[in-house]
Amino acid sequence: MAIARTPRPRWIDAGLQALASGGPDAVQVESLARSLGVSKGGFYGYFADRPALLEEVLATWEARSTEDVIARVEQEGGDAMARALRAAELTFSPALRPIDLAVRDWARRDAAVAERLRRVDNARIAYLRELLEPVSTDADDLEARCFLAFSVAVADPLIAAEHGTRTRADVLAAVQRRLFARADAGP
Amino acid sequence: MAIARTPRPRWIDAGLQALASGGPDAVQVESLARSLGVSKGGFYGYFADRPALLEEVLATWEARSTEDVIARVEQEGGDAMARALRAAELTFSPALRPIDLAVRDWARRDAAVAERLRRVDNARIAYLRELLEPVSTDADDLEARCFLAFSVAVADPLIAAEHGTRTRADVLAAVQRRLFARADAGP
DNA sequence: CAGCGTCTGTACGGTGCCGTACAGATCCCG
DNA sequence: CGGGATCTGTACGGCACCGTACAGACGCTG
Repeated sequence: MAIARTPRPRWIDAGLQALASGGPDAVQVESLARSLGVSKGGFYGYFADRPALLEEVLATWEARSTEDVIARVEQEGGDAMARALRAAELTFSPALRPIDLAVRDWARRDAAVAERLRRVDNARIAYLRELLEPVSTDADDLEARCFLAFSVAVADPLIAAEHGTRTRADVLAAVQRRLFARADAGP
Repeated sequence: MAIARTPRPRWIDAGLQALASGGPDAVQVESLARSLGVSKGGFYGYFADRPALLEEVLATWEARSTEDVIARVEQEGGDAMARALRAAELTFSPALRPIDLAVRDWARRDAAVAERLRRVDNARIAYLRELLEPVSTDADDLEARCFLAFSVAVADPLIAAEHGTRTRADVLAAVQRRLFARADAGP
């Protein structure tokens, strides 16, 4: 049996790459084949059709965004706060962030994608609660902080505004101080 | 001269609609013609080609999101806070929000779109500063509150997570209390 | 080394969209 | 009411992509 030059996972990785940079419409069989330096000959041996690839791509993203992140975090150990911080770091890594944004936009028009995103976001926010629980006064405060922190994480790369003399990093640092401040230390 | 059954603005409105619900890739000449109950015969009398329409669509969105909003707000009058609140209300109206999200995703892959978004976001944040200035302690605090508020406004419809027994509206209300609280009133 | 299964390149028909061309319908204006 | 400008429908060629078919190349395996 001939060794596959372009095995199944390569198509999925190429699909993730295309999804990240151009959205689901950019996940095209012939386009992926070109980017892999291959013709689309072998593709239909692995996948029934283009929707089947998209499904796999999405499932792979879900796994990497949740199980893989959690596995790595749990393996590295540390207390609850250290683990949650590490999870955030992995979740919004340069590799995963563009896919996250593409999926988020995709979910606006596809109910199945929205359902997956719901699961992933719920898992992430659950981790975030662990992180912010110790500095919050009550459950309302905790929930507000979680939503604020998650909103900033999601929206930061989508917001194009400038901040006068400050850099975005300055503003993010100020935001972080606000959100992680103990409740009795003022806003 | 025959009256145009489908004049220029109708194509642009249809383009905005398509952009809102399917992103720039969904702004297709023949698809818009179908949705207008018309063939694409007349389209190329108004626009050189598809990119020209996209440019017009984008410019129209920019105008509606800034000049139109500002004009209406200034006309209605009120103090700075009332005007800024009204501006936010108009900006994130059900009609404009989906376009905003589509443009935001589009800007990730098109520099010209990103430049327009930058201008629009800067104008919006400027208004937001007027609103939040009175409750902020210093410039850093103001900038952090602005970015937090704007992040929530942008990310809210993109986040799929649930909040246990609370509704999203509950969480948003708690967030609003936090962000609009006077600095000396605690977090 | 021969045979087999597997992967790959090439070619094809079908479809949907772009942009052009042009004839006819429509409506204003004199 | 007729002329003429304008808009619209239809048809066409071109292109890119999907999915299928199949022949040949490849490399294990015996």
